[in-house]
Amino acid sequence: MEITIKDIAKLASCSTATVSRVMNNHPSVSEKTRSKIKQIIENYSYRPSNIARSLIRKKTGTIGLVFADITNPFYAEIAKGIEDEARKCNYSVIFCATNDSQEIQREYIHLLRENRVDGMIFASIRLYDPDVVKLVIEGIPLVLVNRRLEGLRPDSVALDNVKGAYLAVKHLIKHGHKKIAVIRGVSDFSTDVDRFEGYKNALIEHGLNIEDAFVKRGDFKRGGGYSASKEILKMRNRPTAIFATSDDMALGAWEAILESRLRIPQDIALVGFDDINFASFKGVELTTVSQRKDEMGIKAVRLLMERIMHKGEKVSRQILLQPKLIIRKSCGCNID
Amino acid sequence: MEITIKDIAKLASCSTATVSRVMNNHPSVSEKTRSKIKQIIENYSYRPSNIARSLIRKKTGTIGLVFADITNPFYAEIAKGIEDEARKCNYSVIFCATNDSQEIQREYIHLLRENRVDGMIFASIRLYDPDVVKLVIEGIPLVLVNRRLEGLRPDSVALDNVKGAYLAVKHLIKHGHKKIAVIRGVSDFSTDVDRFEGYKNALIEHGLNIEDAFVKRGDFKRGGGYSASKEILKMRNRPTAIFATSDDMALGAWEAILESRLRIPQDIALVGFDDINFASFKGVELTTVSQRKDEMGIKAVRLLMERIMHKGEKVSRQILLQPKLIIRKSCGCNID
DNA sequence: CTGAAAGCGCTTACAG
DNA sequence: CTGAAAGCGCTTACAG
Repeated sequence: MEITIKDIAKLASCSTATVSRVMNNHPSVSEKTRSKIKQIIENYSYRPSNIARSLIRKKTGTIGLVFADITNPFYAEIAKGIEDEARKCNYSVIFCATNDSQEIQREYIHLLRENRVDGMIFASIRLYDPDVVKLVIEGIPLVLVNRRLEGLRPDSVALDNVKGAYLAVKHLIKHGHKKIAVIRGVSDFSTDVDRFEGYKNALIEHGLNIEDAFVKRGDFKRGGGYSASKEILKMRNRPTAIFATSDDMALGAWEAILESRLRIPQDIALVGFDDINFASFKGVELTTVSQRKDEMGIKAVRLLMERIMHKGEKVSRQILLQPKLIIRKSCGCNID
Repeated sequence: MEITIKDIAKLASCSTATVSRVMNNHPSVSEKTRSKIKQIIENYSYRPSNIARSLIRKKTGTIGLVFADITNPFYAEIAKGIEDEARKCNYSVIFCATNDSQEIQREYIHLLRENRVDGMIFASIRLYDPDVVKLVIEGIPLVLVNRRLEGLRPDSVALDNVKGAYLAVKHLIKHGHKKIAVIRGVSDFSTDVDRFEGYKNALIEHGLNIEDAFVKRGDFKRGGGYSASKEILKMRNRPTAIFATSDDMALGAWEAILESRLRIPQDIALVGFDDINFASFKGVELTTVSQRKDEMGIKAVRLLMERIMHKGEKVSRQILLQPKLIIRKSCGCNID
């Protein structure tokens, strides 16, 4: 049987109120009583129940992290930042991987609400996400990481995706590429919309047309990048460069290109997005748009803590991080 | 203000006991009352507090997962299996990344205990881990994944690491290699001990000596594999093959070898361990020992569920999974 | 089939 | 400085 506050009180021949005061560092306890109780707590390695505490304090010290897939290195790095910062704030985090399924996400939102988490972080919502919209309207403390919600602007931290894509494509153009294919992601993710926007902006600015044939649909994952590239490589009027809107898709493209016995970057230049850990691997050295993923996680937790403290407040905060182009070998232009 | 069972009871003009019975599908409630209450619950989207429930049921429906690092693809895949299976069992999982720090692990164990989790899964303990030993002795439901504890045998699921390493090294020997270097991991992880054991077994079985100079210490991570390989490549009597006891180290070795302008596998053969997702990447195609990481996670959760149900039981269960050698290009012997 | 009451393990005004 | 008492939101014998 787990030891309770009553047991400690009995052992110290005092009331549970006094034990409670000692645990919470309440000033009005005599030094003598305090040290005696502390000793007993120590001896029995008594740990107060956070369950009982939560019930009365109406705060659980737990947050929920809702995201797509932990084995996706991009999310893993965000999750690491979140977990680390949460620990420093003495918060526990419940991990909820949705695999991009609305159904599972809904299940998890219910579970988090039943567990009375103090707040939630969403790293992979869709542009139109009625379940999250409902939470925002209800005033549940939450922050969005990485992706946006259409129409609503709750607390959030994200990269300037439009700008990131713009930088990547502009770089290719500056180095002589005129036929640049783009591999898009999943259509109702804001990151897809924004990165495609950046691609278009760069082309337009340099007087290039947006060729429908050069715009392929992927899924942000390796497989999608692979299939889209297969199509691209088959084209008679083949592009000289591919901009994959995620590193995972760029790696899929990489495989497709190698299979076609073409060389990167001599025959075809390749640029990704995200700067996942593996992008810098020798033998790959993918040029890509960098995101400080752990930083996004850390900032998200801080925003959430603020929000939990000032629950009612109307003004929300959006943090927009600046992208940086990381030039490696896959684009064939090491000097900018 | 959150809506409570009292509110529902008032709205339905019945007692909280009856509402509780409806929520828990207790049979002795009249159909009329039941449907009326269900309707009200639905209308107000009332969700009972798991906090209050936990307090009285003495079960939180939460487990803790203690492991080293979420951005390590090996752990990420285990975590995925765990998270997925836990969800199916209606369990929440609290993620605790220790970065292999005993200090942080201790912090997290405290946090999990205060949160009264029903059980814990440890994926990255040391051979001698007093904190975990304490938990085992106290009878806290827990299961070990991936690594062992010296002396104690709680519920666990792991790969037969000795055999895995043995298979890898034997394969190299059979294809003519006599000078095989090994890059070991962190010394007080059971996986290091076991994999080194398998390495020795294979050499001995084939009448080869264990050369101290061929045994290098790494850290299971990319960096350790890189540095160890740098040393290996400098040797006058250079080995013809390297067995890295983790894929991450094998990738570090890969980088070191490329930097030395040597070819894999022509100049030096390379074998890893773990079969992380990236090992199959075209252009890498690392020969390695496969582990069903998600399966380990799933089995761990099932074991833990069993253990939570039969908390007192003395007999423990150890699941030992069978390794499989995945032959790709880096070992230079595609045909076995 | 239903409700009054006790209780899970804490915290916190309130009174002394 | 300390304790008795109420209460957080549920569940569950017990009685009817």
